[in-house]
Amino acid sequence: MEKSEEPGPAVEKRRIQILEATCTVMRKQGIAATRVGDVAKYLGISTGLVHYHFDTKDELLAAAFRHAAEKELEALRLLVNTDGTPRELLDIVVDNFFPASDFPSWRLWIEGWAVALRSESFRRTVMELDEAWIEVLADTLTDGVASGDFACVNPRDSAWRLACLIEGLAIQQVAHGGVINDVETRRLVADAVETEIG
Amino acid sequence: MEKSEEPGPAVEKRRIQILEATCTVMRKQGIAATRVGDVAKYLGISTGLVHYHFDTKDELLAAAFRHAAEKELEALRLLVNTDGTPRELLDIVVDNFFPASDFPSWRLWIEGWAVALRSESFRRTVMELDEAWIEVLADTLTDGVASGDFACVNPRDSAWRLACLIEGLAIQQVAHGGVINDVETRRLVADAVETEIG
DNA sequence: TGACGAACTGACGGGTCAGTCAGTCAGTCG
DNA sequence: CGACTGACTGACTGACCCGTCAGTTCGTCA
Repeated sequence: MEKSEEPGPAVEKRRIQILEATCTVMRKQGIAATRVGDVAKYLGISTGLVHYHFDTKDELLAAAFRHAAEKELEALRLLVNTDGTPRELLDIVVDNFFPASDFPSWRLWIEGWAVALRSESFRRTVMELDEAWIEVLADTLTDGVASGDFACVNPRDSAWRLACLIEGLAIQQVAHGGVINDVETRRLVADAVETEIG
Repeated sequence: MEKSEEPGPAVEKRRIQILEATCTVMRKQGIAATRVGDVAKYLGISTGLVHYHFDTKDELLAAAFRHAAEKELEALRLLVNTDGTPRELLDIVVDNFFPASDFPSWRLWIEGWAVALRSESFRRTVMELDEAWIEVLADTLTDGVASGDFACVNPRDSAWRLACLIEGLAIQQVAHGGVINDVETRRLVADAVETEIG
């Protein structure tokens, strides 16, 4: 066995299997209520095995959250990486940002922000991934401005405003349980988009 | 003792004392990490006494959160309930909505939204109080439109958009720990305000 | 074939914490 | 004064759950 530090593919496979199981459990029960035992039971393995791959529960949860977030981001990038007018691409990004869509897993994110208040590793993950999201939106706007389709004064500012607006609306809709309905949310966002791109 | 069900003033005083202690502990440690024992120790009383006034921990936390939120809302209403041009009042509302300000206790709210995903009593509180906030903002805008100072197409929509924008920015700033700084946040909000009333 | 180590099990220790309960104490009413 | 009650104590219990560890299985390599 000449190679040493690199884990074999089997180990990596198991790691990812545990991460995805953790995501599933987190989505169902919430981050705070996720037990190591739940993850083990879900996979039909022992808790010892989970700890064989992840030293602590905190490490497991943080890694699982990051795993989920990175997969979502990758999926969004793939979606945007197609031909289409700037307007079409913008609609894709905004649509996938949306509470109604399963894609960004808003419930998980809302909990993630809360955990990030106390956990350094969650804070880093949430920060990096959230910024990456906004970056995608900003790039889309910038491209549209370059091609003359959009007339943002400052595409970066517009991206931040739109992203934050959507985040706020997501909270109103997801956490509050539909005080404001889907149609209304879409109208509010659509109006804001029109205003931003002029 | 002719009156029966009404609790005496002493009891009510103790209840409120426990609620405020709980708020203090929640602010310091976070909602999830708040123990009944911590609240008791903070006041120098027994855990039994806390349970004498509140059946379960969940009930205690929910009541404390509501207590804090209602106090904040009352304070905002008091602030707005002064003379001033619509523009001055709007600035007051927006300022007090702000991450930088201690006033809305953003950290507590961010955790509150997360807890609301799983707890019915938190959900109700968060929903009612959040809507009340937005109502204040909406009223301010409506007054400004009536007096001709503002030119919102739809003051209610504007209020929702501004409130959600600020909430989203608050998350970026508070949970992420200052990726986006205070000055930039204020500029983004200020621009949005101008657009909405302008 | 036998040694070795990586992957894995499952029982268990140890710590935490919500909620209980028997009992104390001070004040009040008859 | 003596019975009664409501506020309060603090020790306790029962449940939960993380992380450990001794031991098992199995594939691989000498």
